Amino acid sequence: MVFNIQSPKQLGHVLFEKLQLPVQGKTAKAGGFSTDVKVLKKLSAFPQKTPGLVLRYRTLAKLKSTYLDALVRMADPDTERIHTSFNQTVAATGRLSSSNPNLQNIPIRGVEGREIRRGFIAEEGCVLLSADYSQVELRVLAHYSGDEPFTRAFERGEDIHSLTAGEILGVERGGVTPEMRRIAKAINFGIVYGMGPQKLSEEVGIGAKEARLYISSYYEKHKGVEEYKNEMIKMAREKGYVTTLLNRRRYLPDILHENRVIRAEAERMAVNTPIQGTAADLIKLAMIRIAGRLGKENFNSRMLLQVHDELVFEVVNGELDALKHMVREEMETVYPLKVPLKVDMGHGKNWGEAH
DNA sequence: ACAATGGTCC
DNA sequence: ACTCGGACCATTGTA
Repeated sequence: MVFNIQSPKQLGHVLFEKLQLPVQGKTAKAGGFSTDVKVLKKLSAFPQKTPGLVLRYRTLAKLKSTYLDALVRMADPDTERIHTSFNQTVAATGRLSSSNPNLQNIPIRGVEGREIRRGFIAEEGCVLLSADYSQVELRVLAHYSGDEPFTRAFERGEDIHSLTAGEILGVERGGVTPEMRRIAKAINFGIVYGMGPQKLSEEVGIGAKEARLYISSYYEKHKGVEEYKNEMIKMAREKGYVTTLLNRRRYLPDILHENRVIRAEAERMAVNTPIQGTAADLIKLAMIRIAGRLGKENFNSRMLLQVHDELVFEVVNGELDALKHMVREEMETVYPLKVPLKVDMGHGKNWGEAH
């Protein structure tokens, strides 16, 4: 059977009409057969080899076309370096975005993905330093909500996902398995943005009833989180916008829309934007201060990239200790919250090693 | 040139 | 119909 493996339309025909595999879903706009990674993973359980092979092909083709080919093509012939654009007025939450090329979505997962990241190498006589905020969005949530268990955990430097696992699964700390932690992590990230039991059960592979129990248990333990959500939705309804900690606004014209799907979407934005946007405010302010000190203190090292909660520096040999100290200081004390901000750092000859 | 689909990141 | 948010980009297929 000859077909274009890169055409979802042709692939759908092959999988679901020729091979008679069970249809897992339809595409949103045109109503064709869905063939995305989730579908193909399910189909991999059947004897037919095609789904697994297509998955593998997709992974490698993505890396080649979007990263290998494109990045090499975009290298400046003079400097032999890749220069991105950082856009300040694109993302509605106040985040930066990066384009031509986007250096904020360089692969890191998977063996081959990591290889791509290892292709970003420091100049001779330099190393790359990566400094990233640990759990910054959950810390911002703890700040806004005043949630007691989260606040206490961050003050004590505890693992927040393990804490959540212990709470909702009712086990002692120490009895939390990696699987339990994985579920708790999905809940921590999903719930605060309005994820429901349906999605949660899919996400972590548990029953819908179980998911419902976890969610109610979560809110039982974290009343502050529920209050925070209600407050943000109320603010959006009354003022027409929500704000971040440093007073960035996002207007939400659909917050009173008659269509509940559209209205619910606006409500999730009302909950998420102050968190994501505040995290963006914090790292931007830290960048300004770091840039100032790089100049004033005569560093030869340079700030290269921002990836939402991470800053990447090219560090001249001999400056590493001083730069790490300065960067940590500015990032962690940028704008004190009710909970501490924590920065993790790593360095190496390439960006993969720096993580 | 544009819509649809899919995939990469935080 | 049934819920996480925010981006950018490659490819196919149609206009």
